[in-house]
Amino acid sequence: MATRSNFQGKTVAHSHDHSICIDDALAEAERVCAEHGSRFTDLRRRILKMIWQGHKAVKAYDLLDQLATEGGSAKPPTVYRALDFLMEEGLVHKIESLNAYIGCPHPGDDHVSQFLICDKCENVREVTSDALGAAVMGAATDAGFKIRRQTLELHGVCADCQKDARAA
Amino acid sequence: MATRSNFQGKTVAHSHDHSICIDDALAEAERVCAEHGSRFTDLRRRILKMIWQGHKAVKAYDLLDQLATEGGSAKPPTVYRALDFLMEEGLVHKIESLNAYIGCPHPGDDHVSQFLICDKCENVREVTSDALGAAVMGAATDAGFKIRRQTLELHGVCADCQKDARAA
DNA sequence: GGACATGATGTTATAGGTTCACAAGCCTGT
DNA sequence: ACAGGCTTGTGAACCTATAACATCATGTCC
Repeated sequence: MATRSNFQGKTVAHSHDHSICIDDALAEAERVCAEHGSRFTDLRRRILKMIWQGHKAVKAYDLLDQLATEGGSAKPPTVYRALDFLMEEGLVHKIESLNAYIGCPHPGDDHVSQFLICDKCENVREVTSDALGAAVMGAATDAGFKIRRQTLELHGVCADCQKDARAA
Repeated sequence: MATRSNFQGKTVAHSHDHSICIDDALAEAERVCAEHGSRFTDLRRRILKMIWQGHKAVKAYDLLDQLATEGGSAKPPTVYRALDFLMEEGLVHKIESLNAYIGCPHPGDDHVSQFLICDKCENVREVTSDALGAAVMGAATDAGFKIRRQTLELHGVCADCQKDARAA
């Protein structure tokens, strides 16, 4: 089994068959949109697929560039509207500290997310820790604060990159 | 004791003598900079003071406008450099989800911060919950992730605004 | 005190990120 | 075919942030 591979010109540690991630994400999106009675158009599909090209957060303008490459003239609103849609459907999250967007691995379930963002390989991992969720809720409750939305982004170095650093 | 007052034209619930906050913040800044051997210049002082005009997060371009109003021509780098300095000294935090900046009420102590951001009155409260800190650390450790920086921003409605809503 | 190194600020320009407003197109039900 | 509503195209504007280079202030060492 491969533990390294090339993806978009960059070496990725502990790789996997990423096409499965993509296929799953698209299938899930299809399902979620059908359930919500919203339209998973070609544009939206293409953009979601682009976001899922890896496990890194993707910038809006990179999507824009890719759209332009694929032919046709794409303008910012095209991308932002698609992103808005995908976020409303819970298919994509925005990483505020990066101004970038990442696919949600489990749309549909109602969840609050926390993100582990590796500053080295740039991979973003979404985790859902009940303990952490409870702690967040606890801190808010102590202050009499009613939470509507949370941004929890942890920057640092992922396990793989730490391993690599030791190996090198 | 006043439970309401006017501040910059907006009604603020459960107000306090805010001039004390400002004075404290400036005195603390003085102290911290002296300790670090860094220069708390007039510009930096003015900008920190502007940020402390309230308990809301302030946008860089609002600072810019204020500087311009006070006479003279201010350009973005002026503000951003001051903000960078203030952040490095731990006097100011950036709220990523708002692209705005807020004064730190306890610079000097080494701390990780969490923010309660009221979407109604826009006040931002910095809290430091050990339990929450531990939970964050725990979630990271479980994933073998080494944290270097964290962004934890909770949006919702603060206790005061909830009270107001019930009263109304 | 004068020369120098260093850090702070001024200035111009540009890059990056997001939204607005209006036009045009495309589905869907009738 | 038609109306109404979502979806996309298009141009412009706005907000956020940084690069690059010039100038100025401050402290230090002799």
